[in-house]
Amino acid sequence: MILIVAEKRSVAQAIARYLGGTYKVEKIYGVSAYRFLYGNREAVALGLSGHIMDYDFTARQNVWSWLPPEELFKTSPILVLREEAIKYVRALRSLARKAEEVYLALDADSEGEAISYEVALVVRLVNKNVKIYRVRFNAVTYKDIKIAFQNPTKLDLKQVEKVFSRMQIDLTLGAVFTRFLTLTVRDLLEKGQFLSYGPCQTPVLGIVVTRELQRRNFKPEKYYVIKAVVEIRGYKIEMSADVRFKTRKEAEAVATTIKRGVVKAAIYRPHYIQPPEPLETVELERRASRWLGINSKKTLDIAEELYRAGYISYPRTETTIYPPTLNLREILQELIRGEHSRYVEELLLRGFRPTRGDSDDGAHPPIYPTKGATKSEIYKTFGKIGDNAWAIYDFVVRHFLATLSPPAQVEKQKIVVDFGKIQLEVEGQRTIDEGYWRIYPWERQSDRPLPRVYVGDEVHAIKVEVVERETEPPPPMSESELLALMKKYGIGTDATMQDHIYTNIKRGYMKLQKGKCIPTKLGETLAITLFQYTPELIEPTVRARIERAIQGIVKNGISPNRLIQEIKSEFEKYYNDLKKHRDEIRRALETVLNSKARERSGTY
DNA sequence: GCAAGGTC
Repeated sequence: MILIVAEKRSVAQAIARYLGGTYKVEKIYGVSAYRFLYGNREAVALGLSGHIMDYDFTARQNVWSWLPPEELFKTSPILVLREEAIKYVRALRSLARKAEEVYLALDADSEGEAISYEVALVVRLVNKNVKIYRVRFNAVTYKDIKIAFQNPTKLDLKQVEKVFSRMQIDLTLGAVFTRFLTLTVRDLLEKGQFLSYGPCQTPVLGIVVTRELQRRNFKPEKYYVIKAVVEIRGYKIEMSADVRFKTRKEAEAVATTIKRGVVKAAIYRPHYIQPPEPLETVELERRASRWLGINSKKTLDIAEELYRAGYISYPRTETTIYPPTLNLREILQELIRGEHSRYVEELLLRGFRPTRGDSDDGAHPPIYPTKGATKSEIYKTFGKIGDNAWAIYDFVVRHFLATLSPPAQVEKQKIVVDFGKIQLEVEGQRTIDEGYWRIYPWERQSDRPLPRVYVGDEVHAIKVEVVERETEPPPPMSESELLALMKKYGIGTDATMQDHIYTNIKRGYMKLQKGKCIPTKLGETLAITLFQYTPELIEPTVRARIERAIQGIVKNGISPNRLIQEIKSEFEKYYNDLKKHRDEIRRALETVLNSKARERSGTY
């Protein structure tokens, strides 16, 4: 018998379908397994649910009050089976005993490599002589799967070492600093409450708090601008000078000279606005937060439901290029059943060319609809979450259609008038062809057209005024901007970025209000304290530094143990810095934790 | 009870 192990149920099922044609579903310890004939041999495809192993410290080391946190720098966590994966491990063992060959068909990324290794460990324990192969495919399509199984390879142990190193580093740093912070203010915390640190969650908090402080410390400055209504060829046009004056006096001195002028530039230039690139997870989350008012965690949860019900493709991806094996025409034909049938038919008739981004994660395609559906069908299928399910589904459909649509075409307009001492200008825009805006209204730009004037036209000012303005603080950090910054700094992955925001909310460090991230007093104090004594722990580049370091295991053959040791000793220094200021840290946190305690008991 | 990464 041939055993095939996939990272998720849907992939195991697809493999059975593509390699076997037909298959039978069977439940083993509650886990779906797909039996089929591969050529003339019996085969079973088993789908896991991600990792089956994890790192942990020993039971003794996990008694927080007994072990000084810094002791964790001196040991290494051990690899253990995950309790929540026990049924998968049982199914795996039972099938592996009877297998002659095992194919590790996990995702083609480093996590998939690590999970492959975990599977191999379990398999070897129950079947010493079984042959184990690794197969890699970049898309779950007939062609990719077929080719992958004809070209089995070996495990890439460097990738495995990299992932296991990150797990150990993250757990050690997380545990040491979480326990230190918690134990420092232990008596001030509620039952079950703790103060966490993590190399992703904490820099996220740092970004949000930094913005909040910039806003609070912002000193607005007055400045003065010149606005005017002028007449050209009988048209009345509002114009302004692209100059900020420090005082009203200076501005007025210039304003009084504005009488007669001449058109220096009159530009009417066609401009194309390209439709969006194929959809990846973080863009879905950002756009849903901005345009649909659904936060990133909820968006991913709903996308997951839509995926499981077969309406959209796998929602965790960083890829923005449609794979050549994806039949876009077929998807369009399927979408005729949905709410945009006329638009879809038009696309099919007129022909289309997809947009293309520049990233390919090697494991999953961009997010696209896999089934056409009407609004009422989605509402019926998703019951209570119908509203949001429809919003997200319809967004994915529209985004997909947009990527196949023509660009919008506008005329960019600009008039510049020379008044001798100063130039006034105005910009305008007129839509020539709506293009993809018809299906993607969120990017639609409104018209503010200018009349046609010509270089050399005479101009005279009808009204000139000096307007007082104030410089403005940066806006509160929106969830959408935060996600973009996390991506820029390499904090988290497509699948986890929303988790790191949510962790901060769960810990009481920040809130999400109307798409804006607002730090709480506790979050603010924690961040400020860390910035003060150990900025290295909270600056946004921490994560990228760790990622770069572990990448050295793959790229430069650096020994994982040496690398882990180096990182641990670096962070041990930060730990000692923090420890020196234990009293100050306690005093700072005391004020916010105490006020919370007072609020609870109702005494002030 | 700590993290971040898979996945449900």
